[in-house]
Amino acid sequence: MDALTIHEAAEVTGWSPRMLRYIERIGLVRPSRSGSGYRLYGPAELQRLRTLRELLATYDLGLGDVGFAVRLRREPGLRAAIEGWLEAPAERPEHVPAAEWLAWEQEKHQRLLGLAPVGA
Amino acid sequence: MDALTIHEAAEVTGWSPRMLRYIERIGLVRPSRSGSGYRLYGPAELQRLRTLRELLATYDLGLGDVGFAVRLRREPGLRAAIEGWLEAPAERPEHVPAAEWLAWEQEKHQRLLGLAPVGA
DNA sequence: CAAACCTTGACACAAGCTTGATAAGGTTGG
DNA sequence: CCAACCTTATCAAGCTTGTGTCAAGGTTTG
Repeated sequence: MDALTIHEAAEVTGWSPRMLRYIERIGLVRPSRSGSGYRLYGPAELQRLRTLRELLATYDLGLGDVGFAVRLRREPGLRAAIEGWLEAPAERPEHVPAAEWLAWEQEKHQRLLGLAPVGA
Repeated sequence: MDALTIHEAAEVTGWSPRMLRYIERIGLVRPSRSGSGYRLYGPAELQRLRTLRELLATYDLGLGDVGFAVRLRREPGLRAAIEGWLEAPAERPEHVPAAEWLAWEQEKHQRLLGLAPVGA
């Protein structure tokens, strides 16, 4: 039997039981549950909890940052929208009037966001 | 001349001047500057500012979230570390003792984090 | 069955983020 | 040269995050 209860997992990983529940609530490490609802931390969860501490300390992140990374992985639409926004905006070719270029950019971003076009 | 001052850009994008400075400080939209230091918002910046509002509203994000996405793009080490952490931890094969598997996982994560191995 | 766990929920507080307001001073254009 | 901008810096209110503690109640086990 290699599943630990929350206090045992806390002891082993350095997080407090309170924080283990918090970390679960923001979707970072989800232990399985016993029949009666007790959290059960297996080796995989314990490892993720340990490396999580290193990750936060090494890059000075908050739990919310890692939670956002999880969201990025789980929501493809979100990922696409962010990537679209992050793209360096295309340079406007000299011969294209500003108004037209703007409309094109706008439409592109709305496609990426999965939204209806302006006039629809 | 299609570059706007901060108050004009605020009017056009719906952000307050205060927020435009804040958005610049967290690295999301960086206007160029005039000789004397005035911020100059061109069409590209204005477009990014408008789509930023949509992005935040559509996916219920904060500026910090998008800022973190920018960090992810700019810091390859960070990206690798996060991706490494997000990988579903490998199932431990039945015939590998737990202690050994744990050490291997640990080493893997340390590689990903660019850290020295435990005993070094 | 009682001690020692576990659960969820709530209250609390420090630290940080978000946002506005305001001050002291430089730039610009009529 | 003065009004109307711009700059940076600071104070402050309100919200979010991270964390502890405690209460009321279910589970497990000697």
